[in-house]
Amino acid sequence: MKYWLMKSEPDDISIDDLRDSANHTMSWQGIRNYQARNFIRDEISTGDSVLFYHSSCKVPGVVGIASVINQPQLDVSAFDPQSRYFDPKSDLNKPRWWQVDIQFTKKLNQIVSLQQLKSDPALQNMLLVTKGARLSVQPVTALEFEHIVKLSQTAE
DNA sequence: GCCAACGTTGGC
DNA sequence: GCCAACGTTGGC
Repeated sequence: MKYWLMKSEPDDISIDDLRDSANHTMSWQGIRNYQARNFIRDEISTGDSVLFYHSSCKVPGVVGIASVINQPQLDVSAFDPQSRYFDPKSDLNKPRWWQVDIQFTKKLNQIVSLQQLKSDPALQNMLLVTKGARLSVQPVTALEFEHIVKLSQTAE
């Protein structure tokens, strides 16, 4: 099993939106970055665990946990002219964008803020805290994953 | 293949 | 809203 961090703008899709959606499940569509796409297409698989991260908001940070519940499949939103994720250059015969479904597992008791992540010696190798890392889907190690969960259980 | 111009991300 | 840091596009 692998571990991932996925970013989402809470104004767009928050951890509560995931929890409240049908079957607590959403198709993670709209990944339009090749590096992130490669992770989705080539490395993510059923049963992987996901740290759900809120970005572009008042307090950015990890807010919950989700799990991957299927194998990668075509991101159909790329073929839908009505979709905000429509990509006129995507080709059904040579699909460019991929998605997985993720299911809500739980919310963390408290957010583990970006500030906390940055200042924690155990997390200095996280892609998230390295300068200029804008990947919306990124791998985390099992140790980092567990450490962040532990942080969320520790009172400030 | 280079690289300037443009677009996006995302913290602050 | 600003802007630094990336990513993408497209002319050459």
